[in-house]
Amino acid sequence: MQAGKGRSTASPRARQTDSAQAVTLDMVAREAGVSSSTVSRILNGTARVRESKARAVHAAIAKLRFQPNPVAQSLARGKSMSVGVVTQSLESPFYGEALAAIETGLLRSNYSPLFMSGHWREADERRCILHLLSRRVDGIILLTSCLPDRELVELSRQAPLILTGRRVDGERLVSLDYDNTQSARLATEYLLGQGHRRIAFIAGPDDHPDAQQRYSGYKAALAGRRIPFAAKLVAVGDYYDGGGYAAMERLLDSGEKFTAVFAANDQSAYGAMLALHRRGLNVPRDVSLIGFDDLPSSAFTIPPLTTVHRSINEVGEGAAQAMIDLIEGRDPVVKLSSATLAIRESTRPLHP
Amino acid sequence: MQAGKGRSTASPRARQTDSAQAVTLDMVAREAGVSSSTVSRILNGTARVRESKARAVHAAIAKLRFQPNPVAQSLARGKSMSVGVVTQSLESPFYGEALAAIETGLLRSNYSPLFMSGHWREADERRCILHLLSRRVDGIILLTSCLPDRELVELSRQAPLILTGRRVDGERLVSLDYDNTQSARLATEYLLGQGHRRIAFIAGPDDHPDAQQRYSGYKAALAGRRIPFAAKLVAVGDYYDGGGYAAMERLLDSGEKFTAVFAANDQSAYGAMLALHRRGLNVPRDVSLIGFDDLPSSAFTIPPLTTVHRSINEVGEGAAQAMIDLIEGRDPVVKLSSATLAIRESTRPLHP
DNA sequence: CGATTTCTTGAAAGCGCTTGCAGAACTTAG
DNA sequence: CTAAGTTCTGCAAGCGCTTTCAAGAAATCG
Repeated sequence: MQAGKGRSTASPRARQTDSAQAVTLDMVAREAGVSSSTVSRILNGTARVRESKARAVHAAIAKLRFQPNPVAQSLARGKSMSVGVVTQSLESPFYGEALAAIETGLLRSNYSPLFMSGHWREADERRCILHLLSRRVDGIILLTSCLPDRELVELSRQAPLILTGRRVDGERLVSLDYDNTQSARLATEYLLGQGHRRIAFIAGPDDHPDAQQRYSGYKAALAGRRIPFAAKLVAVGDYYDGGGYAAMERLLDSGEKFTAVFAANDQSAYGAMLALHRRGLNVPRDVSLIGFDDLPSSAFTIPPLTTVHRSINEVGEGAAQAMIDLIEGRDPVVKLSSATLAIRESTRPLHP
Repeated sequence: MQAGKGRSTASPRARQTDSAQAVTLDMVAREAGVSSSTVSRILNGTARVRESKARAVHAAIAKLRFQPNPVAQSLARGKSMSVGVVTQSLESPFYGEALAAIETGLLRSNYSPLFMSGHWREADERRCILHLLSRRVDGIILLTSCLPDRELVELSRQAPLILTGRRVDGERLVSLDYDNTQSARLATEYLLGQGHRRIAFIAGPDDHPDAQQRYSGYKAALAGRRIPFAAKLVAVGDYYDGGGYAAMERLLDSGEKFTAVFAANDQSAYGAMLALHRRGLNVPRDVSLIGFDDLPSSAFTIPPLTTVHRSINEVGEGAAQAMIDLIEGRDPVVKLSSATLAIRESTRPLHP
């Protein structure tokens, strides 16, 4: 950080001044003929102020086009009006939707989101959190955190915390869990209901908590029907298309028979579909395929993918709202509607 | 903003104190037995300091686990060490990749990105910019801005500006354009080279500057071969799967013959593929299809999509770097490698 | 060895806004 | 009309860090 360098061009102060934003609260105060405290109070509604002055101040604000400097506000108030949001991947369409919802939710209450991505790596996630904390965010939203529960509980003592995709209990901590296990069970049971008995599973990476839950949901559904679980019918992918492709190839190569496949997320399903296609297998005629997430594109795959739909939007909005509640000392109440099945054309009854 | 409310729980100050971040520069100074100015200077390298004191200070910093408060730094320096990034859509996998690259690039130099999305709406974009400006960002990166040139030039006087996907000239303004026209031409010419003559085009929304450029690229390629342009062979989509689907249906319904289709982006191509499939048309046997963007999933569609590949990563990194250069008064040099074709299985020579 | 010059440093004045405190200005009551 | 309340409102002290200024210390020079 060559602090001393760039300054040759223009001192920060000079820049500040020549920018349009140079209007300060004091200038407004002077213009309106009151003290700066009064202006501040009017701005924040922190005290009653004589109507006449209020009018004068508002006029001055309008005239000068004053906009409070949030940096100064943050420093003075000790809070930054911003909340950190760490997603695992900025490029995932799935998380993207949640981010968009969080953005709207936060902005509505005048908080700004600070997005960072953890790339599914504990270390990265930790760095993000540290960075956010150092920026003095007022709270942190963690989308499917990779960190151990203990650490999260501890973290929640430093800042209010919202967790999605897992359940952890703590004081200033709220979890928004959309029950992966139950949803995965739903998907599996649908296949079962269609008469399938040999159902393969393309799992997500072991270290993703939600991947594990989906796995257990799959097993639970099988158990519910007293269908023996066969490890051979499980291949683990990486939640990306490529992993799904490879997993499907392994499944196919294993020689194990199956009439349906449940992929732990849609992207894996995409890969699986292609692998099947390459082997001359038709979906759904030869094998039924069901996904999980309902990405926007899933309605447009060939064939359109049957999958588990969750309103990720709801999660985002819920997280934002809960965060604000937490910060402002209210008791957050969140409820998510449960997952549903988007039944499209990649599955069919076993005996037509 | 009920300023007076939530405070019932804990005053901001109290919260600040009980959080782990309460260590201030003064505490470090006291601990090290020097003045706070000295600590500051050591931290920023703004002046020479006796070796012995420097050591003491570093020790104190380590002992107290001091982390400078960026809010205070921002206020004092008049700059925020953050740059605003407005994307059009947080959920687009295409922009997502750019965002990720920007994030890494910025973070490397200790700047934080502030992501916001404009939803392809001028008004929204303007609001984002205002918000960002009010947050005193040190610069703004606009991904495919919808705003008129004039406005952008003006904006660049308020803050350094990086533009991607279009070319505008100005003082503190750099454009990172990956020449959509040229790339679109490349795609079209590939089809031409494969012997196709009747090539349909699924356009993006008229109001996206890059959509228009791709359209002209398509026309330019045609013109280059003296192939008459047929308006009937063009259907406009919305850059999403659904729009591509509908556009393809219209194309098919028009009765106009074509042996290949160029979709202005991959998502449109996905939709088009499905529409073709539903009509019993096979890609690439009956019609060749080429996309634009090379989304990660495009390698996994059925069949895998031939498409224009640009290193969006490069754009992101370039934007971040240029921004930092601009802020720190250096002359930004950016160069993007040109687009290439990812040739996969959705196209084939017309006469095999 | 005293006069300069060059380094190092601390004191103090901000950055722009919030807020506790106390006096000023009004009201209301007695 | 005065005492006791209520409301307003300004002063001033921060928030935590940067930076100017000038003084003291050290190094250089004649």
